Amino acid sequence: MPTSIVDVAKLAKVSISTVSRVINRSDLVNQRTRARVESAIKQLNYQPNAFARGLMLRRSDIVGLVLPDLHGEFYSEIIRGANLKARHLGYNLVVSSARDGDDSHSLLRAIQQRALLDGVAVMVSELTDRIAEVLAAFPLPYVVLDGEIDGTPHDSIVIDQRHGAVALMRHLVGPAGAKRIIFVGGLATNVDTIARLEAYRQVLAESGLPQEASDVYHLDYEYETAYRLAREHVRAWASAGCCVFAANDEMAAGIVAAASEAGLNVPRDLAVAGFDDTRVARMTRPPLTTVRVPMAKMGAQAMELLCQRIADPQRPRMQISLQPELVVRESCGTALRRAADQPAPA
Amino acid sequence: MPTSIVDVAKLAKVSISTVSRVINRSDLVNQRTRARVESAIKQLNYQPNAFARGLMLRRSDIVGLVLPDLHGEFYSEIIRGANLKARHLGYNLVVSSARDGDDSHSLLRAIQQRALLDGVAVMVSELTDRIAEVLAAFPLPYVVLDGEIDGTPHDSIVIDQRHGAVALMRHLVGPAGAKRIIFVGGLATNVDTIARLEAYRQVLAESGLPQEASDVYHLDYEYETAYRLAREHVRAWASAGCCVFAANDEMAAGIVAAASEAGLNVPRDLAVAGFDDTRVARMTRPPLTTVRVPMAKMGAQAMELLCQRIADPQRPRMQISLQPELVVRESCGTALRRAADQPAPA
DNA sequence: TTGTAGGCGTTATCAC
DNA sequence: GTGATAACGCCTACAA
Repeated sequence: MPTSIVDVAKLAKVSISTVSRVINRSDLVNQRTRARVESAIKQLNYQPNAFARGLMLRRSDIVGLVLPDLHGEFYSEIIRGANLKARHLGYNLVVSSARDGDDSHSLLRAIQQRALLDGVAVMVSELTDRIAEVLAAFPLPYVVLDGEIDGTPHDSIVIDQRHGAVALMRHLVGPAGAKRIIFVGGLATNVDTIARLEAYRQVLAESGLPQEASDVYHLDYEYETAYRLAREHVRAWASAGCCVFAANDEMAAGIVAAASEAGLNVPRDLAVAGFDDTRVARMTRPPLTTVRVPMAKMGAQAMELLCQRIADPQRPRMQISLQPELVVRESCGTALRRAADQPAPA
Repeated sequence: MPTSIVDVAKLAKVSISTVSRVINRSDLVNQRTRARVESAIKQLNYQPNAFARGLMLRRSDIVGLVLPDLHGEFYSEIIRGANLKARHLGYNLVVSSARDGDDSHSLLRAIQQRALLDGVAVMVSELTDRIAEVLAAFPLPYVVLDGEIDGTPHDSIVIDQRHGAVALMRHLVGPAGAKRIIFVGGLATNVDTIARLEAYRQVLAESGLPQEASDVYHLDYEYETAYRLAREHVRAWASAGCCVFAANDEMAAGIVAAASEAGLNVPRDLAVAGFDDTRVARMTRPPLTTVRVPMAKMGAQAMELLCQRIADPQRPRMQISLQPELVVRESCGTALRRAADQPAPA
């Protein structure tokens, strides 16, 4: 039996309404009574019961961010951006992972906390019927990150994956001079991977480059997995004059490592491009040519949209599209270009 | 006005208590009425109001994890471990960062969500009076990660930093043959850095190695910062026969990169050790000799302890100490040892 | 097996 | 300025 407002009222010899007024900064409280109440609060270490408060106010000032996983630089940045923005808007952010042992009900379960929240931003990276279903019946304001759900209108904030991936691919077939490109993606059901793969195919087609089904791999976005894959193929890729487009920086880093260990020079023997421009991109030797995805901004914008909707549930649906940006470093043949720019050594 | 239990009761033509019974799986409900109620629930897409529910039940089945920051591999692993364990124990986990623009009240503020939670695990990495104060008056079950707070007894789970750091330092002065060691730590107020620095000094003393105040740097645990620092000092360090003990892997990676770029060979010209054994440790060339900190386990154990305490607030205080483990890779002279093991080439 | 009624701790609307 | 008192939505004796 923790202390309640009644205890404070008794101790301060006032009614609970007065205590409530003091707490909620309602100015119309006499200086002296206010002082009495405040001292009683301190003395009892009283904290208003948030359940009761939420029951009356119908809000908790807490918003949620549900991500497929909390692991890795990519999500960390989103969280950071969202957290900052949420605080600025007067909300506290809690984050939760949708992942679970079995993942069929995972999103469902993760979201079951919703009821204590004023709203949720959900990042959808695997499109399943279940998610559409859950969201369609979702009783709370929500925005969707990085994915479009059919069936119900909702605010959303997406990255223009296609655009970024096309820019990267054109860089590979153009300046970097690739003649055959290996695509190393995440799961085939992952929305980002799908978009990047489409761009890959589009540019291959428009450049008249070969499209072999066997040049496309679906991994899990992890460094280790890509490293292991690359260890087996890297020599063959190099001697076939390939170039690798990895769907995130971690996998690209794994591939670069495998190549180096096989005695290959990146980019001379094998060019490797990443995606996202997370910190790893600057940690490989050579640093990665990649596509910068504005992760923190995505998180921040999501909060912006969410809080707007909480404030005004009737506000028309909004969609924000963020533009990624090609970042040319050295893993795809800047060296080649530089050589071309300079007079050859005598 | 979202749908409440009354709406369901009306639609199903029963009383609210029956609805409540159905929801709470109280067996004593007739098959047919139960079916009626369930269909009404579905039809209305009814979700019990969590505030009202929490008010009665005095619990939310949600526990919190408050970390200094959510950024980086280290915290990600803790979260992952905690999340999994919490779910197994029937709780949902929400995580929150204590960081803020100004950080004086940040922990306070972050924790203000507490009231909706059944308990909190707090990671304390900067010891300030304020934290001790807040925690002393904390009205909820809590456990402390990786730090000991005076004043109030509490469950805690700590890493035996000292032990791990001593093991690493002995490796450096022993097999790796260091004669002078540079320490690159996090903030001087960070508890981990403090412990690691103590170990550094202890081993230096017991080995009769020089202790120069100028050999100790306090950075911020970030790759970039360490990289920049190293770029300026790395040649001097190398020619002085130094070896670097970085207080985390990210900084070690930054130093390795700076060394490589300066044309130095790691470990031959400069040995560099990290700490934590995060994924970066295997992503540098050469891979880092480091100390494995059981991060996921720390998160999991924290949840274990927390949930035990929630279940039994009277249970005696418990402290768990996790042992880190030296991981010898190649950044500190395995190569040297290997050379010594083999006959010199004719 | 089901319904009635009281209470959980707040805030809000009234009177005084 | 302050104090009763009615909600808020739910759970749970106790009664029927």
